[in-house]
Amino acid sequence: MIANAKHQLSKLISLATGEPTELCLKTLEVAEEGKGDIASKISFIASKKMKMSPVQAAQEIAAKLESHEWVKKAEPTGPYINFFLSDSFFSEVCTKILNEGKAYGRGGNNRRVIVESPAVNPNKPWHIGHLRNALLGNSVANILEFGGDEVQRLDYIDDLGLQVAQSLWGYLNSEGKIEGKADHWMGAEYVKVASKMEQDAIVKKEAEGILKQMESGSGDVAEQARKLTEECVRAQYETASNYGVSHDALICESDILREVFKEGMQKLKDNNAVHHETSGKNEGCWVVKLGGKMSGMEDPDKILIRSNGTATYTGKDMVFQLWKFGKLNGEFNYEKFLSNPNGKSIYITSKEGKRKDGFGKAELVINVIGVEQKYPQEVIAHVMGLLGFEEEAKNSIHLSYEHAWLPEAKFSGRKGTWLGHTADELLEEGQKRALEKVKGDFEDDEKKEIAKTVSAGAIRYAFLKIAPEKKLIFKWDEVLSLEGDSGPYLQYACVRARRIMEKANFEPSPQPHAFNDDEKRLLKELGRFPEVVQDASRKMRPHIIADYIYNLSNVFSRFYTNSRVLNAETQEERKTRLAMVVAFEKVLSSGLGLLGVPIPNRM
RNA sequence: GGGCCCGUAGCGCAGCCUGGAUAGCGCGACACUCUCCUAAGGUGAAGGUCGAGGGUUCAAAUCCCUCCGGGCCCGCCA
Repeated sequence: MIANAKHQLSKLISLATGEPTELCLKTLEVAEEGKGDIASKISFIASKKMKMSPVQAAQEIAAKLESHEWVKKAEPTGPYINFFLSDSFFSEVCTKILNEGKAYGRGGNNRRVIVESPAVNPNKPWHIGHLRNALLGNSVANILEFGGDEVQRLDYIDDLGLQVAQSLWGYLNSEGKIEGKADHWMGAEYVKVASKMEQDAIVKKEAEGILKQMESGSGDVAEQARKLTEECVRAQYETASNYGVSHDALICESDILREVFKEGMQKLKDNNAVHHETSGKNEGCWVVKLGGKMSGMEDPDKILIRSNGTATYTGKDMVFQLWKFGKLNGEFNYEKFLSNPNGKSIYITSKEGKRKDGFGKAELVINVIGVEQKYPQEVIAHVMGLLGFEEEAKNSIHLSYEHAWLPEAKFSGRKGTWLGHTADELLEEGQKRALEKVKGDFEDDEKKEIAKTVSAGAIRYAFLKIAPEKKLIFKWDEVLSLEGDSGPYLQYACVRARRIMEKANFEPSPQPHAFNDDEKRLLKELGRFPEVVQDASRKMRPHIIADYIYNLSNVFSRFYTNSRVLNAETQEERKTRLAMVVAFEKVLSSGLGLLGVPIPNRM
């Protein structure tokens, strides 16, 4: 809506100055507090042709502006022209949001998009670091979907890693008994075995032997590995579910190797994208030559197939990327695995499953992976280009993020520094803290449910409000903050709005009304939502949404404190303000939905 | 050797893409504020050489260059 206003204003300015409307549009921005509603800095540009100072120009231009039903007045202030919008404009913002409801702010993109996240090894619980990835991927998927895209949320399961073999070794050597939540048990086992392996060559050999049998794809060990893997993933997805993270399909590495790997590599060979080294230190390997594009490196070659014939991580990921873009004939079989919190099924690839349409064949592929993998991700995009897939190379997005750190050091899966910092424990601790703040006469169960919702909201917001390239140093008090710039603050604002709506016994509808400053601020902010969503979608940055809804709620809280709704003086005022509350609730719940912050009914 | 990211108030961040009005916010610390839609709220005051230096510009936190501090990458690991 603000975009519409800007558009109208740019036409007026263009008429007054003779400058093109596009240029005039660029000079417009939402004005600072107390300086009108929208400001233009056109005078800095127009003053040159007018041969006068920007301050003089502003006065000249303001005097020449035609009137418009949305403009109450246009006031030159120094070199700026400050536009004060009319009550009819504010009224229209409100009406529009009420009419469009949940659809308000939705975009018209229509791409087929894959978001891959978080690809946690299936032998340990999610810790705080994995959580950042999962939340980022989940939120970006939400945002793109809201922008109109058709989004597939995929997860990559590395079921053939040494890590799984190590956990399996532990399983086989401990009477095969899993105690507690499977992912936690396997993680602890993995840490033990990893340190044993360092000291004991026999253990190392045995674990490697297990891996070999897993890779063969058949036999008891392979079957046990698959079973154990699935059990772990189920446990991890319990965590995901508690955090409101949903997926559509899990793609297992073993299935990539079985179904599409050969074809993918053949394609690379046929197109001379990879070369077989017959001498030198990479003798026997298939490598990608990166000399031209990525110069300055000591060794500008990237190995995709080792001399022993096995694929490197980048090799597998390369082929997977081809599949994501629908460049391979090979397909996976799927079976139903779990259900998302929203009831939709989660599928997993498997040998015995059935074909299923709807996955892959994307035009935009977003891989949510830590910054440290920038280089291999660049290689993958580069190779897409070598195959002649220029568009796909451009649309191979590495959505990178800095890691979550402990104050002392980085997380290490192998060393087990994550112990005590799993996503499950974080949620629990948050729930405990929130529980202390829940007042009101709720049943105990209800209280716990509220506290859990508050905790999940606090954590999701705390992770998502920070730009992904910032290192996230984990501190309990900051992540679980319940006040100020926090998830619970937003939940609270939403709950308060809903309470007003519940208690109202009349219909919300904007009436002829002289909007006060608090009301204008609120409507102006509400009017920005579509632009904000577009920006966040284009940049794939959820913190833009976080910033916005925090600011929006700030403005609402002020309105809430100063302007009575249910017992406002006149009937017109009551109806108009209630309409604003409804509009706010719509936009805030949309915004919270994009971040995946759940909203309690009461708190 | 080459490349990427971060540096804004005591602490944690937004703003940088797309340059413009006295640089915003939260936490912490200070002072107010619940006979009235939930005080997980609101208000006020305090706190900043935007890492340093140069350049471009009428105008630089924002663009360019150099340097400093911190982190990461350039594996037949994942």
